[in-house]
Amino acid sequence: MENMLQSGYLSVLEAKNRDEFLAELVRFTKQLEFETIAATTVIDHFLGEPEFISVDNAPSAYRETSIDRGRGKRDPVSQHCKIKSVPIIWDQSTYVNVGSGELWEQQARFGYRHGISLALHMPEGRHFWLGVDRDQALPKDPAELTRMVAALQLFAVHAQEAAIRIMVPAGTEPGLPALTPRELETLRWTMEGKTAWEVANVLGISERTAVLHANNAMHKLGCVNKHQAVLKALRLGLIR
Amino acid sequence: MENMLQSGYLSVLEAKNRDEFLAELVRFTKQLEFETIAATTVIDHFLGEPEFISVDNAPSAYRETSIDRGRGKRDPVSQHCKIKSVPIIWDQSTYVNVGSGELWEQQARFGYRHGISLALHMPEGRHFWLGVDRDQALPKDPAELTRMVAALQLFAVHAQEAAIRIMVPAGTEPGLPALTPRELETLRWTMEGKTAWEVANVLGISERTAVLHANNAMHKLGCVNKHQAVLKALRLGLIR
DNA sequence: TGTCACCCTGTAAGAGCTGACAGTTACGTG
DNA sequence: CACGTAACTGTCAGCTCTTACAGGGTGACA
Repeated sequence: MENMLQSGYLSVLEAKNRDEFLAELVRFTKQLEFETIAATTVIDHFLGEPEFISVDNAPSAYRETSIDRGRGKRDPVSQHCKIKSVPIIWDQSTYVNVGSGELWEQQARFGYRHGISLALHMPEGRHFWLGVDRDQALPKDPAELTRMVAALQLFAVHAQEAAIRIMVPAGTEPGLPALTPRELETLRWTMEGKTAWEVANVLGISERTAVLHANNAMHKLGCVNKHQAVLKALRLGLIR
Repeated sequence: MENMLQSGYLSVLEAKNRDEFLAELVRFTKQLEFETIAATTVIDHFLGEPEFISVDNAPSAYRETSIDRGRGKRDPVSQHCKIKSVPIIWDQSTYVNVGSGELWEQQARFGYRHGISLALHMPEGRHFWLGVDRDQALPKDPAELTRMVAALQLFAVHAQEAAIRIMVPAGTEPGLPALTPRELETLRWTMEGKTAWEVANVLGISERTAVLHANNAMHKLGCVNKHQAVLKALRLGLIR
């Protein structure tokens, strides 16, 4: 019953590597009558710079323009996607209204004149960011435009599942230490502000043992105290 | 430019209270030719029971049936929504295939025979869960069905924004406390694993004062120790 | 001028944490 | 069976944190 959607939505889930994924993105883009697409997975490491993993069919000359990180702060579309979950439909006026007309001029040279962008916000500070762009104006008819945006939104949730699987896994943290279930449990309760004595009660063990687990976790993670260990475990996705 | 979608998607954003929100949900449901809708915001308190905030137009007799929490573990649609971001299109076969046919029988008596459900997973362990249901079978034509699902998905991201604003604020986040620059600085260094004595050295103040700032931050954030305060400040975006 | 917010400092007691020493029990693998 | 790993328990010393006491200095604002 679940496999009755139009192809494209489901086939992107099957993509096995970056190339297949890109091919699916491009196929969908063309089907929706857009020219370019960009899918970016953003992993926030809390400490240090967030990590951007991008897949797109943008002309390489354009990619160099947009690589400029300072741009993000002045780009109204980026700003929208950072904090909102609803899609944004943009054109020249979107940029001009916030006094960033020159940014639009820059990208318009590459045919980026009209587009739809949206972001999916995931647990652990990850975002998935999807945008399609084209030279030609978007449909004037609200019903038609809505169908277009809805199609993109639905595609996004499917593409996101694939992106997480294909783009994120291996690359993120090479040798993440293996914590035992008990150590993780101890960290989780410590995160809630419990003392070793309280953790011991909750887990039904002696205080000494709770301390032991906390210490082991601490050392495995290379931290100077158990609270820093909690932060690092969170950052590594070992607990949540 | 952003206000060109069909009505319904944007008007739900304007809902000012629970009743207006429900009215918008119902209006959309009828428009999509469904009978009932349920929108649930789930707030995971990590340890302890998650909090369910629900808005729906279900018959009250059905609501009592579905209140049974043990049900969730056996309901394949709930299970899907817990871990997946893509929508699920369900009917009798979805339940029968996992040996939960009797659950379907229960709800079918109320006209819950066919439906589409999906979940949006948000930061901080919150979910937004939206499902529409009806007696009549869904369209056989993949294109038509896809448009239906896409419309629901697009509506969900809009409804979610409204739900977060209307349903959540009162109880959960009581207007984030204002920390002074010194308090924030102290938390930032504490996050790095520094002791109060070390923080004092870095900031060029006495250890006593560093302790003071940590304590003030702690109390403002309603935490039992400074390390929990660091976590909460991170979660609230006060530090990073 | 008084009030408020923020920043700064001290002492002291008791709870909590870390490190190091020294063990037991249970389980799966080679 | 020996071995490694995980979970478990105990005590002791020394450091760190939390709380409670009691204060002084600055600048903004009414």
